[in-house]
Amino acid sequence: MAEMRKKQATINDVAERAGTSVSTVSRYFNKPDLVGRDIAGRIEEAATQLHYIRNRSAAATRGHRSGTIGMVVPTLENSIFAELIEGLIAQLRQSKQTVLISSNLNDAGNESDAVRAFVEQGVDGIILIGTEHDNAVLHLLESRQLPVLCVWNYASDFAIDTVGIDNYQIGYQATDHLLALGHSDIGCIFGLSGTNDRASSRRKGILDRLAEAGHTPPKEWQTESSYDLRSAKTIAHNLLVQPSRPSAIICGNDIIAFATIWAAQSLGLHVPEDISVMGIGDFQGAAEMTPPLSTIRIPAHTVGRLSANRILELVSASEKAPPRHLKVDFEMRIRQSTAPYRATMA
Amino acid sequence: MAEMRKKQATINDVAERAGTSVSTVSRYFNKPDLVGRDIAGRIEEAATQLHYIRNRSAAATRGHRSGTIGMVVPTLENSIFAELIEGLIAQLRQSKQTVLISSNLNDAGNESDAVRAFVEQGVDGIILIGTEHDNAVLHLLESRQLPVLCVWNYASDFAIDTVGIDNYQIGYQATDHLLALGHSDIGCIFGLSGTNDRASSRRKGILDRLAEAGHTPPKEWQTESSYDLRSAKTIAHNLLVQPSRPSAIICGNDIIAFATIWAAQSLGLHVPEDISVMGIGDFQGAAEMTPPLSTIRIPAHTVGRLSANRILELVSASEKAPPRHLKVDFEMRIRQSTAPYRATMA
DNA sequence: TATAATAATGCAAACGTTTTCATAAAATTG
DNA sequence: CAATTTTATGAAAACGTTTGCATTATTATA
Repeated sequence: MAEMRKKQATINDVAERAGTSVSTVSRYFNKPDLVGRDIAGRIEEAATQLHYIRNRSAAATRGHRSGTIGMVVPTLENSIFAELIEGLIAQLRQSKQTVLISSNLNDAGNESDAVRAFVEQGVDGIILIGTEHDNAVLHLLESRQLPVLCVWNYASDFAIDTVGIDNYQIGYQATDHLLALGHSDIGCIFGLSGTNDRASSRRKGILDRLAEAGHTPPKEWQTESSYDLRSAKTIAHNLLVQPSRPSAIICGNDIIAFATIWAAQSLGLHVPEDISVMGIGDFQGAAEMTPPLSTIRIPAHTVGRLSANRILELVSASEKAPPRHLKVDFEMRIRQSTAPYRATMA
Repeated sequence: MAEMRKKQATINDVAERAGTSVSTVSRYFNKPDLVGRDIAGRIEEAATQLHYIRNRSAAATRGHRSGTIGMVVPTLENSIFAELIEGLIAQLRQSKQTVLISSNLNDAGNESDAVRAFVEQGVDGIILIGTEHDNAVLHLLESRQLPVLCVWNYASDFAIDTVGIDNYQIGYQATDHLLALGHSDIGCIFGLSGTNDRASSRRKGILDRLAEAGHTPPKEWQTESSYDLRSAKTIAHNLLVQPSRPSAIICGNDIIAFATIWAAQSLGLHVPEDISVMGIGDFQGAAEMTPPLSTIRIPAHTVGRLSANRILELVSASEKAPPRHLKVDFEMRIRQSTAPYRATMA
């Protein structure tokens, strides 16, 4: 199939049929206002008649933009990032940019290869999730002077541009909510903090707020889980069957919160009557489940849109400017998985 | 930033430093076994010293493959396709192929633009979801003789290669399960069949099996819903509050099944004691929720892997062959959201 | 050992664009 | 109306590769 591909119309053919030169045709597509109205019309017509489609690869050869932005995510499976990506795609499409996506497949070691592949493809810019990245990646990007953007985490002191949310504040405020409800026996299921910076910021926010209120949860109430439902449910289960259990649990994200609620239910516990559960993220289903989950809404779609705008700025900037950091706001979504503390709980 | 980008090492630089010609260097990267061991070593060394990275765009100019596969999905948000994509990426990565992803953003009209953008980028092949596509899309692909693969649906009589599951059979067997449990008052919440072929195949499978058993659900028990939790929950709610309600509900996919279970629970109904719910898909959370969902597992990751292999075959095929269709098997996952019919139910 | 086949390498053309520079035409200014 | 500026166009070089062909060195065959 590949070999016998029919010869397609090139810019030359268009120029010939329109009775003009290739330069003018090229200009027509890139900076239409530079070409006269009559010729423009003829080019337009010739192009449609010949079903001409530009060859962006050829353009990229000449040092010109390729019109692509590469994005690497840790995983697509949890749909944590799907909303973000949709926002990004939607916005970039308006600027005629194509998005290349790659997934680490949950192994950070893959990131380097993915980025390298993108560079080979000649992407104009790269978007990464979070602020923890391999040195190889950072070095490659630096040496190529390729525009990079780290999204999802707001990190005011980071050397690379960021747009995202303040995970510390999120952890802090989520805890705040439980405290305000009168809970003091609060258990935690954090995200795996070794590998991922948003998890550790949230953890810190949670622990700090707890400490301010004079609480230090016992070790056995401080647990960690990866972001997959199965293992999270196991970990929640183990936390819940301990001799003395907390009256509220705060979870590193909604996946863990879902798992916790289900673990509680499968033990015959009622949420929120017997135990309160607080999530973070407001993922799909949080509002609909039984009971509807109290959580913090991270506006992933907005993060995606803003990221698109920012990377575009970076790509067309002529000078390397000091990094800027965009903080996007979050909102509490208090629903029915949390309730005031009652003495009968534990 | 873009403008001041330092000049990067090219194949010329590598050749010079390795004391050989560009042709040999090029060959070394494309068909390593064609170049002698000594020179290969020198090239290898020169390349790493210079931090050389191939420029695939330049390669593509010369009619050579670009090393990219484009994929357009209806939406990323439901995570229905995330698993599929991960499988695809994982497999294609092994063949050094990069995946370009675009989303229709739930508007089929966007597909044409997305595909066109991919063609401009010079993708080697294109993967589409399902078998219903705009004429403009099909025509464009045909005229370019670009390898195309339609995944997710197995469709033995389709003009384009497919790899996917038999949605009719899935609907049929899901219904079978409910029938075997003794249910006869079966309600349905199909996916929106107007826009999407898998929904209508499933619907047909369900209705056919029901008819074989001599059942025709009344009109008010046959409903349709889009695949988002919110509206699905509303529709399920409306179905459940009718004066006489079914003893079992079969859902067009797991999203709808989740919504149905939650709608039932919020009405104080117990699943499966008061009503059985059957899903299709085995999405994230199906096994963990309360109660664990009886559903049919669609091995999306496998579909992704197989699709990767198939599109690669198509890309490197020298002749256009008649389409082949790959059926991938599914498995029943009977859990606890379905139970035998008891007279006390309705 | 002569000959044929094979393996390894280099030269140079080609790929489809963009872009610099020069030129011609048109519009503006004095 | 001459001089100048602006606008529209074209010619040709350049981008970093791959690849067909030719050439040379090596190995296998008779």
